[in-house]
Amino acid sequence: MPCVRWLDPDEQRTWRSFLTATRLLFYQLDHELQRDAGMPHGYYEILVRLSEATDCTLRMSELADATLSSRSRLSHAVQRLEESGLVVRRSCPSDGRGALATLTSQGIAALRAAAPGHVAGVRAHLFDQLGPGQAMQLREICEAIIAHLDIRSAGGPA
Amino acid sequence: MPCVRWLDPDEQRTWRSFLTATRLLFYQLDHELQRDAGMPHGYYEILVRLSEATDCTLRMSELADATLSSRSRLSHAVQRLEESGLVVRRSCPSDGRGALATLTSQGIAALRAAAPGHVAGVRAHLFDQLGPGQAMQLREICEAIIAHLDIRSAGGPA
DNA sequence: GTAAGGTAGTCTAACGCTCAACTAGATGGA
DNA sequence: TCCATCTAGTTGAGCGTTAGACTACCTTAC
Repeated sequence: MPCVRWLDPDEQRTWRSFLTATRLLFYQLDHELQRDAGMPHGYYEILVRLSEATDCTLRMSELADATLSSRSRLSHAVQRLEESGLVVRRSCPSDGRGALATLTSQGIAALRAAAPGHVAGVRAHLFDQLGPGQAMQLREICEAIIAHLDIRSAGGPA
Repeated sequence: MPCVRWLDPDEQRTWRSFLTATRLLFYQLDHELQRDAGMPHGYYEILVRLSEATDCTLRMSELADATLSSRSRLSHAVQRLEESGLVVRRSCPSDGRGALATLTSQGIAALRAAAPGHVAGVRAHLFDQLGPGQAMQLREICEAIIAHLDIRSAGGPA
């Protein structure tokens, strides 16, 4: 039965809670987004990042970095979004290799429609469940993890 | 540029840190596991849960609940694991509908080979990065999230 | 007993992601 | 100039997941 040495009991309980909590939370938010906006969270994030850029436009590689996606993943995702009419691609004038992705007005509308519900979900399932101080604790914990992993993977997943 | 109303700045920073940290962490651990043990983290978890059960055996539905998987996902995953010789399935004697999954000795060996490296990764990328008290803070935060979401989805994803 | 409804698990198709190969344009040195 | 090399982005194959239909079995009520 105990086939394997594992974390100590305290760590193990924490680690499993972490796995469970993140899985339930992302599963829930992803479902809400899929149900209400017909898109997965990853695609939603692409729209968000574009919406924050000047002229709602970013280089593909900047967008990939911002969303922590591989270039390949982003390329596939943007292709889908383009097919749905939410984004357009054009080649970059200053660098012939590059491509620029821009949110269309339809994309902006889709984001405007999706965002309030999603934000409400994040509040309801995360922030509303945290006591005073816990949000800040969570942020510090996450920033510690990021500080460690960001260096090793120097700019995120290839 | 500001196409959308979002969380307040504090919440937003926390939320994005959370997204980034979890993504980097899971990405890293998944890669290590894929590289060192040739299996994704989800499959590893199935082996872990089986290894903890009496006779290394669980009903498919219990295993699905334990790993927070849909039945469909578990069915596919166990099929793969069975093809790799790490798990066997047989029908449940007490319930003709049911199926029992059992870890093979090869599965135990695979788990024994994979576990130390994975545990080391969890420590290195998570626990070693946390200051005193932060692990407990993280656990409490996660348990609060779980308490909220577990009720709504009554037993996890369908 | 039998029909209705519930439960366990599988199967197929579609989707998103990963990896590796590939194209095309930029860059730097001889 | 020319070639090697690097960078940006795309593509295709394969894998894991999802959703939903489907089969088989159990359970309950009549």
